[in-house]
Amino acid sequence: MAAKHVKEMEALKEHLGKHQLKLTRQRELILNAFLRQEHITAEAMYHQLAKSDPHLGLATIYRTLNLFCDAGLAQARHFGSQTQYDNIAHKGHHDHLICTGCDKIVEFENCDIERLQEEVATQNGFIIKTHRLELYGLCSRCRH
Amino acid sequence: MAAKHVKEMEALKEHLGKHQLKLTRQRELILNAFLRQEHITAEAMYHQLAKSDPHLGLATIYRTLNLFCDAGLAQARHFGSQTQYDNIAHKGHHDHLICTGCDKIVEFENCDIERLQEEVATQNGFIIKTHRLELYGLCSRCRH
DNA sequence: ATCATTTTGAGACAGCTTATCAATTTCAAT
DNA sequence: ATTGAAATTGATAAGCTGTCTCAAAATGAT
Ligand SMILES: [Mn+2]
Ligand SMILES: [Mn+2]
Ligand SMILES: [Zn+2]
Ligand SMILES: [Zn+2]
Repeated sequence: MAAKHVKEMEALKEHLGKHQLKLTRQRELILNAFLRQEHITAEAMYHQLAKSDPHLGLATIYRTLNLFCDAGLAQARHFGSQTQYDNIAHKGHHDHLICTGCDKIVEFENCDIERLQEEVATQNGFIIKTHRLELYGLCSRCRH
Repeated sequence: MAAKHVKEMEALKEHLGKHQLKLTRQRELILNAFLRQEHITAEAMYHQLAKSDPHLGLATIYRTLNLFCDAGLAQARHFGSQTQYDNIAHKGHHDHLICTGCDKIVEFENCDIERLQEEVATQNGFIIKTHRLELYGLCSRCRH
């Protein structure tokens, strides 16, 4: 089988090189598992990986997912009580619609909103670095 | 001096009446302190009120601020690690610009953004109940 | 004034995440 | 290939924020 996630692996290696960090078996393993998801919590990944690697520690998962955030591959989001690590490696920025009935998460992107956000910021003398937009409601199925 | 926050006090009393809850010295005290703020954490209010009421418990502050949320006077927001209780008693809905340099928070409201949010939701079959929009960046002073 | 019901305060507890640290692994320099 | 300084790991302790517990106190309808 062909190598997976080559581009993201390269991005990670570049970040590691720039910061005197090392490439470990665990980091490779977690990267491959992470890139298969859209959003995932550290706990969920811990249980998922425990099947093949029972001794992979939860702290390592947290550390590594936070590393991915630093490397620009992931982004931490706080939808509920647990942090969701969002795979932005090949998707770039986006926002979310969240169903409070079934926890379904839909990703979206809207240039008009983003433009208006810039406008609001400028009017107030701010320069935006990041933003968070989450729409909570009911999806079509949960509305009966 | 004249009575303060009469209207909000009435709103609280109405909520209490509807839910078989009682009006206590603590609830009055916390309401008056809360309405003087724009946003505040439970801890901050705890320390602030400790000066005049050293035996007011932190749990009571949390309980009471959550009660205010139920009564529609406050709204819980999660800007950082601690929950900020937002005074919406006479302001209604709004979103926030947050300076990552000095933690300044500017409130704003933008109908165009709200309308586009509805549009996005409709396109995806959702009906929005609430939303959260936070713009993080640097204010004019922090930008040098 | 009585008294069932609600509230309070103090601290225990819980959920999630990070810190600690000895043992192990990586990797650049021999 | 071997060495060894530096980084990483895994297990678990600790931290932080917020809620729960429960006996004592306060409230308010009667
Ligand atoms: Mn996403
Ligand atoms: Mn506000
Ligand atoms: Zn749903
Ligand atoms: Zn600032």
